Amino acid sequence: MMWRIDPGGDEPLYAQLVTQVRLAVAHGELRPGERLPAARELAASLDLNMHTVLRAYQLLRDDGVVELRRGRGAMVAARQPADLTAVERAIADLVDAARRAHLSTETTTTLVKEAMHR
Amino acid sequence: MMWRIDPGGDEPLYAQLVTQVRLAVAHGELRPGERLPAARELAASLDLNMHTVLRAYQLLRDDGVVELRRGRGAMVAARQPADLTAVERAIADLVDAARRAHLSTETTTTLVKEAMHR
DNA sequence: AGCTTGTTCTAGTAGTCGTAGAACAAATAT
DNA sequence: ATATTTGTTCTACGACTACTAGAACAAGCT
Repeated sequence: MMWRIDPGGDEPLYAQLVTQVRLAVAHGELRPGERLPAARELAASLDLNMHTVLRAYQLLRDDGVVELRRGRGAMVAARQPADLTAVERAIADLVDAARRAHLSTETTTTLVKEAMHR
Repeated sequence: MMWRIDPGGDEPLYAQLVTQVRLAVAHGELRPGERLPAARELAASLDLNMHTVLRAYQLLRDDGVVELRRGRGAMVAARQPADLTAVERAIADLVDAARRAHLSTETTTTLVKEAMHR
């Protein structure tokens, strides 16, 4: 749970938190059913407002990454992709090809997003 | 030059334009040296403000996609990735793997961005 | 009963987004 | 040379978002 939030970054604080939790879940650092820190608690430790943390949690809930219940807290959703080895290999290949083509990160992710949306 | 901008979208107008130009260049619809519409002209045809178009153009310039000179206009930068076939195949494989793993578009692009930044 | 935790509400400040108009400078066209 | 085109820079305004803050509330746990 060693997340870092950069208040001076170009990305909104809640979006940074969404990204970090998303990656932690995808990489298996947080497992299905595992409990996340309470919003007030995490807000205190990251020096954020509770509402900012809850906004991130609610976006992650809308995305099916976590489940939220009052009194109980936030936990990683039960249904998570099990096997990501094929995805990880595909990403490694893509990064390699993009590097060789001198493609920027922005253009690469734009192309991926376009391809996913079809 | 049939770009569409959605004023009601969640993404800022200038960002939508950046994406469309970026894709057009990456897909070879706009070739190096080719001239883009003048900011005032494109603004009129897309029903945007000139400043909004120029903001997109300037971001693309900062990214090395286009070159801007007053009096002359905007043109696609000389140096562009030549061969994207390997990238496109890698993206197709990635999309396939992500679909099979029931991975969301957001998580997939987050993972790609993370991998590119290393 | 008491505590924890997400939910919802109002509210205020700061910044971004988009529009608008104007003046200006470099490149081009006549 | 002169006029036109085009990006650059400046100020300005209304609308919206981001973030913080405090409070009251409801569901779950101890």
